[in-house]
Amino acid sequence: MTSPWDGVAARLRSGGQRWTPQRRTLVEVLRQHKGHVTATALIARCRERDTTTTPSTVYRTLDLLEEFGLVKHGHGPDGREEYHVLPEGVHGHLYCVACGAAWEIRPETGAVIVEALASDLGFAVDLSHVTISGRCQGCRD
Amino acid sequence: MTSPWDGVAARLRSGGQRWTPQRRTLVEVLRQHKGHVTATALIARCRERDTTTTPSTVYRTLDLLEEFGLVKHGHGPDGREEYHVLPEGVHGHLYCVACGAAWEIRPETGAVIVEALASDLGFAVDLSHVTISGRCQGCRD
DNA sequence: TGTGCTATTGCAACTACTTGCGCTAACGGT
DNA sequence: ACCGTTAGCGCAAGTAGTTGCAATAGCACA
Repeated sequence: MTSPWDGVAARLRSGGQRWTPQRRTLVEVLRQHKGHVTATALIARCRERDTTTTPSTVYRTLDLLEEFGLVKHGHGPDGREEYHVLPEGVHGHLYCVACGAAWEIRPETGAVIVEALASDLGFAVDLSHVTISGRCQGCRD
Repeated sequence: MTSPWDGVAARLRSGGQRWTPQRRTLVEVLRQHKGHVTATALIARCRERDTTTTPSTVYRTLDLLEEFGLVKHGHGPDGREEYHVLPEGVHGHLYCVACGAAWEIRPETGAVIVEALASDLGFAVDLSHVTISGRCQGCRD
């Protein structure tokens, strides 16, 4: 079974970077995640495996994995960091301020938004970076 | 000249709340602002007038003024708080990751986005809360 | 296997906010 | 003008994330 994570060690070394125990721990944690996780949660999961884990190292390694395209960070409705693991299709997020649920914006709808902003200001939007907030259908009274 | 800020003192008192020197300082600072300011900048401007200003008081007063609809907070591209003073027309924001410039989404374009998400998931979007990031026309190479 | 270069770690200090709490001081009533 | 109630203040401690730096430890090469 080859997963995108298998190539990380080789990819690091070929760029003069190093495959350290701390990075291995984080990758092992990320392996078992699909979807969204907060940075804080990742740090906690790392500490379960290695109690000496420090936040700065985790944040730095996440930045690196983001450059590799293996994770993508965004900001939740409260501005906190949220990581999207293995971002296959780029998609935006909706967060309901009433019930707290998170929804994914369907690709077709996302395309409408991207297109609207492109024709307005010529802006190339990175929809995956943001969480748009509002009220979901069930919470609109 | 009557401004929306003139009624704050009376509005507070009629709700059993108080018109304190600290609140007066913040309102005076906000009076001379149009558009966007970060919370940090507001705290700095308050401290110019009153060196004893503390962050917690400013943040709490801003929450209060937001309930009154006089300011509206959102999150910048890095997740930091940004305040929009006297939000007349609700509008979203675009931030260019390349040049750092901020743009307002035109009402018509905003309407397209709101509409797209409403018909997709029945979501009632609060566009003013977010800053969408991407690259502006000039930075798209 | 040993050695040196240097990427990376962990610490400590710092920014941006948030929260609980005891004391102060607004302000409505007299 | 005074007084009592209690909203709100400032402090101190805590959460989330960032950054500079000295010490450590990968790993490429001999």
